[in-house]
Amino acid sequence: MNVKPEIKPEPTAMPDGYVLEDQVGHLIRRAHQRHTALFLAMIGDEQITTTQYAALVKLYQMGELSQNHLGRLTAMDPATIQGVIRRLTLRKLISHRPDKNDKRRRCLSLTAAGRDLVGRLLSNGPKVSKATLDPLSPAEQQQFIALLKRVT
Amino acid sequence: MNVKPEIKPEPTAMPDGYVLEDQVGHLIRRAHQRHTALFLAMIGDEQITTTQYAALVKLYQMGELSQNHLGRLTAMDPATIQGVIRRLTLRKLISHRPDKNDKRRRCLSLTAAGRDLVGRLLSNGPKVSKATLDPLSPAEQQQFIALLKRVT
DNA sequence: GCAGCATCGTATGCGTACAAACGATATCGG
DNA sequence: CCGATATCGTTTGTACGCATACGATGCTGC
Repeated sequence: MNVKPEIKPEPTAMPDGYVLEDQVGHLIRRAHQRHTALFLAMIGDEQITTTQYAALVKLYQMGELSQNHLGRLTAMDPATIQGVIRRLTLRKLISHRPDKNDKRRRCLSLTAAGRDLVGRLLSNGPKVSKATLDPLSPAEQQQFIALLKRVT
Repeated sequence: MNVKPEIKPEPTAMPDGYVLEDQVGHLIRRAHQRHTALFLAMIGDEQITTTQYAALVKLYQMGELSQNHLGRLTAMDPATIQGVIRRLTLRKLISHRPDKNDKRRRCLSLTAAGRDLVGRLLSNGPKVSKATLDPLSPAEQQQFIALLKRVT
């Protein structure tokens, strides 16, 4: 251990009991960091990220979707889903064709490789959720999920 | 309203009851998005982000900190805190001097403008937390915070 | 001392996340 | 039919978030 003593403090008193670490936003951010790390370690593919996984699973479930529609289903705005789809298309996991009835739309679907990949990863999804919730008892896990849905 | 009917589904049955929207990671991500939007709308400065605010408040509280130490206190890795500090320094909210005892360290502190800004924004922090937790009852808010701390 | 390891801050690259502006297309109202 | 408006996907710019690698500096143990 090489930890040096940190610099002498010169604190300013905070109004009331404002503690940054107790603010809900900070806690949500850290929970998000922890979940992402668990996901990347456990999902079973070196490249797939949380958002990419969400897009793939939705396409697996729904078959064919326009790009922005998929974005709405996975909580990504058009600029964000565009990049996600571009990277998945580069990996040949997603293909697209023009929509017959609407020339603006890109009609997205999984390739055979994409379906195979989702099939392999799908069983790991619940494991990631389980690991994320592991510090809580089963009853607390239910509570936590229910509360999360309400603040979303 | 211009909503076109979406494309015909061609769903694949999911094993068990795997619903993406119920997974804890997806919910945390969406809660994070919502909190960030509330923060940017309510914090009272057009430029300041959640992480920048955290860094400023910590420096306000602690007086002087090395860059990596500040990163640990605000849950940012060295690469991330570096960019945050660079932007705050560009805005003249933070200044730095070399550490007397350790030539590797940058000794960070708020400028007068930085202290002024934190002083003005500090009362808005609790408002953002309040707005984020608004869908919950006071008892549920306590529960939610307590559960969040455990999964972090 | 001094060699090996740890920590400091930096830099690059990739991947979200979102605002803003854009051209193309679609729809609605009159 | 046509103009106003909305949606589709793209592009640009800014800001996290982290892996990785790097040179400089600090520390520890022999």
